[in-house]
Amino acid sequence: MNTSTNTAGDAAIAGTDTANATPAFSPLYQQIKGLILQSLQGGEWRPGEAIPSEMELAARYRVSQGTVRKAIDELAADNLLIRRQGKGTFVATHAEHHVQYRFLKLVPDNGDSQSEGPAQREIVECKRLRASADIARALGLRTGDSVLQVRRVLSFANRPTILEDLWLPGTPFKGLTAERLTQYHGPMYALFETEFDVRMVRAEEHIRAVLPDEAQMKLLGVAAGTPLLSVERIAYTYNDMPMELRRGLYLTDTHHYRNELS
Amino acid sequence: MNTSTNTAGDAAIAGTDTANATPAFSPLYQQIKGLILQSLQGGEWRPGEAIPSEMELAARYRVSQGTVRKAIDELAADNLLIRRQGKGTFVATHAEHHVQYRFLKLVPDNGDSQSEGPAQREIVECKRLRASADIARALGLRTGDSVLQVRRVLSFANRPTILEDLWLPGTPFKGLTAERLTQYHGPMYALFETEFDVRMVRAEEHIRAVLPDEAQMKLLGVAAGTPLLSVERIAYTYNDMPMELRRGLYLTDTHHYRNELS
DNA sequence: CAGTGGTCTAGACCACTGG
DNA sequence: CAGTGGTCTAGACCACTGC
Repeated sequence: MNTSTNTAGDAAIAGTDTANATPAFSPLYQQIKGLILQSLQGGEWRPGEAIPSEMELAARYRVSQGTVRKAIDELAADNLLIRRQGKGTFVATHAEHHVQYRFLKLVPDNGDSQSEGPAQREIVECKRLRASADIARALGLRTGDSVLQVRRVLSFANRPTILEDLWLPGTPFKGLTAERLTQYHGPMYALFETEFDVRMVRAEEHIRAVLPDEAQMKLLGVAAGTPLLSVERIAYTYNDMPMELRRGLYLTDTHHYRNELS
Repeated sequence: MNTSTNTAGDAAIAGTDTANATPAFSPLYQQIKGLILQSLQGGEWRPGEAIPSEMELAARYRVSQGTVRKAIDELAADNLLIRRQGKGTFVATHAEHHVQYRFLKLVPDNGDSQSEGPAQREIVECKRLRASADIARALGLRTGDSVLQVRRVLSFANRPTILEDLWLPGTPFKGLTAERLTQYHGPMYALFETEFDVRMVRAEEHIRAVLPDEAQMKLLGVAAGTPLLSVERIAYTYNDMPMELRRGLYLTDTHHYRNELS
């Protein structure tokens, strides 16, 4: 294989040959990573499926196995792919994940999230409306664009614990209804994958302590003055494209938000 | 180099040769990683210093450069080492880190943590006492063991924002005083490194929404009924040994706790 | 048993840093 | 310029999975 500076054979993106101040050098494996990412976005391999073996990909991209490996390593580190020794490399999915909710960091105080069983879910509302300025900004839309708003309550052991409002861009989620949300069993992000081809890849949360208003008090069944965790999440698909804004209120008397630092 | 199952030459730990049900296979690079970790714990290389080059380590452990590389890669991913191309690999430190507080996730609402400048710090209290049952359990001590308790307030733009109580095991932190804490400029964990040979490597936080009591209201200058973020942190040194319990109250009207999910 | 990912090696060369 | 980490290759072998 040609190893001259900044090329990757036929398949990869050639670098700049001219003497730039910043040659924008990008290693081969990064270019391969980009190509694999494109295939993931394009839907060539679907969530849960196996991607071609390292040897096959090496042949396809005219690159050594080691270079493909390093590309896949990074994608696996980003939770976009999952490696399983002896079986293959698979496209990550929010379904069939042994942890029910990959992005939910609220856990019961006695660390045993198994014993409390799955959450009970109730869709309170699901309507289509025009995006306000802040919703639009968060989702990368224009004010007035069509968005879907969903309000739901999650209960653990029959105790309402989470009240969530979420906003989705109208176009990619055309056809999403309260019925569909109610019928579906499993993580909401799994439904997004199978029904709308939207894969949530990463998210960012902003957390505050707040007091509930009247409506929120009623839905969560708490008294005025009960402090709640306000969790605002923006979830992204590939290419850092925002695809969901979520505003959650968490009751933290029997649960807590758990975070690891390193 | 001998590549027979589960050996790593002279330096590494030999595996089990007998036909066990679980042969406890551990790859060479993992064993090398363990050896490097031992040297880090033992203080052979101090925080901020460079460790030997990959070639030197390869020679020392009788292993190829690639194997050392993979070991260092994982340690760097765990934030224990920092690679700098052309210069060397360095022991991570809480000092000289361009981000002032590596473990503090509270940021101003206008993302610009530069403009507000460094935090003002005030040590309210620093005393030695006997560990209560819950403090002892969190720190892996016995009830009644000597612990150091520190209470301090952090202010941003002259506004009290964080009230923290922290408990440290008495023995490793012998000689820590309020004066020392007040004089020192820089992250507290950096002082722990240089003065007490304690390196905080990772931490776990449990977050809740709470209301302040009388004393807390006074120290933070907030009214009764103001919701606050309660952040309980346990920080660990090497070997998952707990070395600090910290209970913080964060004011979240101008700041928020920021978290990335993936 | 074949096929997959995982480990390990040896060697070449590249990009970056500092004297 | 020498020394460091970073990339890439080709090939061998190991551990795990499923038929």
